[in-house]
Amino acid sequence: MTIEQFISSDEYRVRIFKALADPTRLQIIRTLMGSRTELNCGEIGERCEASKSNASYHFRTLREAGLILVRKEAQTKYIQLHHKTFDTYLPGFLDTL
Amino acid sequence: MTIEQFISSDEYRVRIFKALADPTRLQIIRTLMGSRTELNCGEIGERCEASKSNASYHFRTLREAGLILVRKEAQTKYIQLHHKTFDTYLPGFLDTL
DNA sequence: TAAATTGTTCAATAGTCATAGAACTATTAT
DNA sequence: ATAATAGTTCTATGACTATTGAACAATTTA
Repeated sequence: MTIEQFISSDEYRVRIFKALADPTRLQIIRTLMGSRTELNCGEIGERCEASKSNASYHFRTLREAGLILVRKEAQTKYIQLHHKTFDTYLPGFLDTL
Repeated sequence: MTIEQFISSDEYRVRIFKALADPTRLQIIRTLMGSRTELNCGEIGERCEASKSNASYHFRTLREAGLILVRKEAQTKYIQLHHKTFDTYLPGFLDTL
């Protein structure tokens, strides 16, 4: 059961595009693409020069758009791109970044 | 000389994504894709159920993001998709729409 | 248990966006 | 010239967005 099933396809597309329409969030995505090792919220926020609460806000936006996946381990949350969403709605986009 | 040369690549991406992050504008793009004949502003606005001024606002947003091209003939403005921009920044996206 | 670490939520704020209607511009038709 | 047609711009308004710092919650470490 994913969020896509509850809203129209275009509503979901709008949510995805809003999520991508921000320079910090583009930087987060680029950071996730460029790292070999798994990164946690703090590390990503640091590399993107975002405050703690601001980074958290951006992660929520990306997660609610289905663009990232989060894995919790103790206090730490590890984040990765949700490639399925990119493949479905924006095939080829990540390669342009 | 295009607008892209004056702003960073990410700034331009943000502009594109903001332009796409609206249901009316997605509908405009879909309308432009689906029509065999060239359409003018009024026809598109009608099909997308947007008021005259609202449609004009959306056309400006799309044009400033480089997503449409406008050809003026007398009082009438004919609009088409600017495929080059889609190909460069969102390859494959139009096919998902 | 107390302190440190990691991240979320809340409240306030400033800025941006979508919309409508009225006034305006440019062009064509009568 | 006047009226009609096709779009744009202006003004106002309500809704949403990004940001910050403080308070909070969950987990691990000393």
